[in-house]
Amino acid sequence: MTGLKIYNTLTRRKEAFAPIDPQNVRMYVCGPTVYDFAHIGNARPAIVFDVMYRLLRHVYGESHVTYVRNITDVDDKINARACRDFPGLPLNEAIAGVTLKTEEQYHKDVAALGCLPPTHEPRATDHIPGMVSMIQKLIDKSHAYVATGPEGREVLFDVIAMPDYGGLSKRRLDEQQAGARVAVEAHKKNPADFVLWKESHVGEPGWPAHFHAGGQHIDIHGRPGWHIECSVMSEAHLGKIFDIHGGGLDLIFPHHENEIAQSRCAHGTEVMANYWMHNGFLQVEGRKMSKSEGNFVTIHELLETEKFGGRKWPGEVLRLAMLMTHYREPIDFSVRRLEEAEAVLARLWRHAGQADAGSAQAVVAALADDLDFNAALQALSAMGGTALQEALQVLGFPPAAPLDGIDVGAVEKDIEARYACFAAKNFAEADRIREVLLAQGIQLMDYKDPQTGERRTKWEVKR
RNA sequence: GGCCUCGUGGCGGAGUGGUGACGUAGAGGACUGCAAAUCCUUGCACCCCGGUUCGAUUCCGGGCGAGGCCUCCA
Repeated sequence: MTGLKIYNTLTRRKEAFAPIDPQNVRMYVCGPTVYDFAHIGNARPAIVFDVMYRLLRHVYGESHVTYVRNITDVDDKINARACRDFPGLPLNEAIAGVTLKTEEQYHKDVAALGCLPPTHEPRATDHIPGMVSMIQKLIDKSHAYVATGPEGREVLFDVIAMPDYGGLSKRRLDEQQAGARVAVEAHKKNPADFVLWKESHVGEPGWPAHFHAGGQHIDIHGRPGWHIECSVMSEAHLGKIFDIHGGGLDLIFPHHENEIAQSRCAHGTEVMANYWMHNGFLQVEGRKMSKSEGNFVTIHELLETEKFGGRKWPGEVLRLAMLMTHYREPIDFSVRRLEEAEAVLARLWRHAGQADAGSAQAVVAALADDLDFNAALQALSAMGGTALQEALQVLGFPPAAPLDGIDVGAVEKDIEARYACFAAKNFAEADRIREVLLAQGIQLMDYKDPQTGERRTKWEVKR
């Protein structure tokens, strides 16, 4: 009865959303690999699925939605970073040094973007035993096998044993092999077989794992493959089948495809999640974002440095800039876009301080149509007062311009001083005061009181 | 090479078989001591070539262009 519709990557169609349990709507989103500062591309899924989370909470009730976003803290890039940044430390401490610091920064970044913390934020390294036991289950069901590759022993997922492997990405195994980029690895039964667990050597993090396969007991001190963690952590918090699984479009293959393969084969289920949502990619000033292009921008840099467009940008502006384009469409991230977002946000906040108009329900209805943010924005512009404030909060924006760092008393004193200037017709001084405040981000607006005809001044924050 | 998206004004972004919302930016005006805000007015677009049609931006075909995946990736 909610009318919520979601574009489902599984079916490539927009579908009516029906939760498995309306008392507990469950969503899993692939979170960051914590080896470096998150870039603005990473900000998009965080924001998009935050809006989804807020919408679900609005529709089903705050206590009836479970949102899980993982932290990937085991990864070869993390190792490399740990060895580089903490060469003297034991590996595990060095890794912790990288992951904890990066994780903390990530939390700060997304909080500044107005994203609520997820219900659960599991770390891969806290779920190693679950991974080992899921892998064992896959071995038991003949969906996985042990083999020895160039870098040691591995447990591999056997894609041929899963007849409908490739359903999410609409990719067929035979087509994929024609791609020629799949490395020839003799120990794999099929080139598309992927690693579930791999042996670790000196200088690599590892955990003891015991498997039994083909009547033999096998100990492999090793680490998990990339995909298994999400299968395990989603099950731990959301169960074998849940409602929504989200992430960036680039994760469709191989990551999500392989998650599905693992989870479904381990649990013997028909689906892993009922709805798969994927956000589009981000370009910067018309180019693919990359370090070599020199247009690689982290969230932190955008918020705290003057690297992009010669100034800092508030988190809310970034949030709106991301949401101005539908979540499935590509975005060209630019200074111009940020400027527009800032102008729109300033207008909305201004209207939020004025007379009531419209209803927040219009915004909810727009979002319910596969997060049609443009329609939501349209609805917002017809609103004012408390209705607008409420709608802004549903979208994760502050209901009014934040006053942090502003001395309201001092501003009011300056306004009083200007009244004295007006009385004395000293406009030069009045303008000077106005300009000083403007330089601090305070925009004064003079008007005449409609009753008395007296000159009055209001002000707003303008960055 | 295979698979998959997308191409509307400076920018963002709707929509439709019969000349195309809205927002933002620009221009002009009203208001203002001047600004800002607000209001009014206004210029500017449907990638190209065929086809179907009385008529296509919208349907079909081809081309061009951009992007993603096939390898780590939001």
